[in-house]
Amino acid sequence: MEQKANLTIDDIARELGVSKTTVSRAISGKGRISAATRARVRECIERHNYRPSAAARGLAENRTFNLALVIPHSFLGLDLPFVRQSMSAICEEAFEHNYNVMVCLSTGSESDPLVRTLDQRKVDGVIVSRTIENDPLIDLLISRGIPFATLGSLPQKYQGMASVEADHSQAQGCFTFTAQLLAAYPDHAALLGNDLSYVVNQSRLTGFVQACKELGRSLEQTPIRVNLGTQEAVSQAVEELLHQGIRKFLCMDDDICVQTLVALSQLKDCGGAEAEAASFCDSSLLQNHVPPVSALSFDAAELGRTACRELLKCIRGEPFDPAPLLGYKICMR
Amino acid sequence: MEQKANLTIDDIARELGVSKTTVSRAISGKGRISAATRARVRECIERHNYRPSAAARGLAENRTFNLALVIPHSFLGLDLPFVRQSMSAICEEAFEHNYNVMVCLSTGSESDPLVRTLDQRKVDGVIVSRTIENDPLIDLLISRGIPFATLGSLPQKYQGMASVEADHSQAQGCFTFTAQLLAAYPDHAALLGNDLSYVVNQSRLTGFVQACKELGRSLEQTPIRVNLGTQEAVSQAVEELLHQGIRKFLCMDDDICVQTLVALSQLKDCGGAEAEAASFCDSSLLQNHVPPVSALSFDAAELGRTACRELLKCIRGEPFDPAPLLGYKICMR
DNA sequence: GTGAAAGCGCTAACAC
DNA sequence: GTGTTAGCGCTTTCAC
Repeated sequence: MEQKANLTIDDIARELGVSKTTVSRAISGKGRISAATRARVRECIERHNYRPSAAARGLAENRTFNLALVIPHSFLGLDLPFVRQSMSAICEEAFEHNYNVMVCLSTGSESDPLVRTLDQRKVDGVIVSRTIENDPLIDLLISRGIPFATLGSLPQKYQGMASVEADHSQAQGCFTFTAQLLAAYPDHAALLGNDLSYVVNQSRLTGFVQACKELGRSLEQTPIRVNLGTQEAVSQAVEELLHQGIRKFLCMDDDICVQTLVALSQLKDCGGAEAEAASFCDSSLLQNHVPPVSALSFDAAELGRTACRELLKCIRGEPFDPAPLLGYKICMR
Repeated sequence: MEQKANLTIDDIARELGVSKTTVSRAISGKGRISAATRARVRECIERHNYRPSAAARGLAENRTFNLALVIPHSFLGLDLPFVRQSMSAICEEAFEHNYNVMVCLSTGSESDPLVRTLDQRKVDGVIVSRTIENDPLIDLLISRGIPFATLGSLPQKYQGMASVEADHSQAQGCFTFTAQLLAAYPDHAALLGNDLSYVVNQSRLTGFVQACKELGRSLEQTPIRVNLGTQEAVSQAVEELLHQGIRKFLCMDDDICVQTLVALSQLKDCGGAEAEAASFCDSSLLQNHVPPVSALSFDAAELGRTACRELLKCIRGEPFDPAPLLGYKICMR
């Protein structure tokens, strides 16, 4: 297992009595080389466990074999299963293509980690882990012309400007799910949501509203409360809605749903006991809840993996799908 | 804002009519250079928003300005606030020192992401996010002589072999916390835990056992159940212990504690209703629980930040603390 | 099929 | 105080 600290391509070439060009060709498979020498070189490489320096290769090829994954700083305050699932899949997919993933916690400030990472040319592409209405990051990426993928669709005005926009059929899923739920609960339903500047929440709202229309529901019958940023806000909304007779709470995401469940348990006496919640975004926190919580399930890992895969194809100059669309699953519980 | 795609140090040098050495010196601050030219160069750099290529600099200096953060693949199945809090702080700290963080999900398999990342010389150092009894990764890092830091102490046999071993006063904290709890609940207490191959769990156990001794408690009076890997295992243990009259459950970590709470709520009739749980590791899931859950609180962010900071000092060759020890907080609820 | 040489963008002796 | 030169470890023309 003893090996010289840092073997170089020259060491291999010298040992074999060939030029480093030959070694390079044996490794990359590019250029003409006889099968025999290739085998000889490969054997030697394996024997010494030689691996080319990524920095040197990158410098010569003008690439880095790195991707940046942008995570909003605020995401890490919460537990978002979405983030770790997608991150995990992205790392795996990248690894399979000999890429590494650098995490950039975007602060939105002047000296954003991503900006410096881009300035220093440390990555070949960027994956943005969520999309919002007005995002300076997207402007930045576009203006620099660097390949990037988003998890979730971009806002209208940016549509088509990312290399890859991977998404689930959010609106469609929410539409179908809502329709099923409302059919079962003709009255007393409400929608609770958080920040509408998130594109995904807009899609969810769209799906919900369409389902209401489809069922001939006026929006007065089905209150919509959004921008519920805190437990307090959710609790207050839930309390008011309980008093209005609402007993079915559709929640835009798992976070809101958990908060709704907390509120309901605290408001048992005001009707919370017989109320139910459902979520437009499933999570492990919801799966074993008592009483059960129906939910729309999206595969965050698959989304991340797909976005990463297509982005890498794009970077390599291969044909790729610029807007892969993934499905959903309705989990009635 | 228009700028040539990829400005190089030569472009700057040419524009100023100086050599690129001079530009390099103005940037790095190393070597002799007049204040006047330095200013001139800096101004030009800012004007063009020129930033040196990290790959080129790295190749010349034999460094990468990257750190690897190793996260066990299994960690991402769960929600471990510890992981995202420490990761987040590590990214921030690294960023402040002009470093980027690459996430490596260690699989423990032959072709571990970290192995390849090391082989390709893509990082200057490694941070390992947890320590276990027998970890091939640690052997690997030691044998390669690459600087690395661990979050949590290493097992005895490795002690002192990492560049930096950052930890909280786990044993001490658990000792004090346990002593306080046992003093309040003279009987009917038990310890629930998971995998003892995690060094942190060993420390917790040590603290617990010492507290029992200190209070003249025999271990028969205070049952210890470990290796509780699943909700089922926890539920079963809780049920048995409830039947033995146990009403106070000390949990080694937040995960076990949440599972214990679930079990207690399912076993209301067997005594679960009047039982209580406490955790050797606080988390947001526990903070607002009804009934309240006392917990030991450790600052994961601080731990990550400290490990990263000291590791970077080590890499730069500056004096550093190889074994920073952080405190704890007892949250009686 | 193979090798020599130039070059990727930077740093660091060493001269002047 | 500044410039010249020779690398860092690779890839890639272009000869042979």
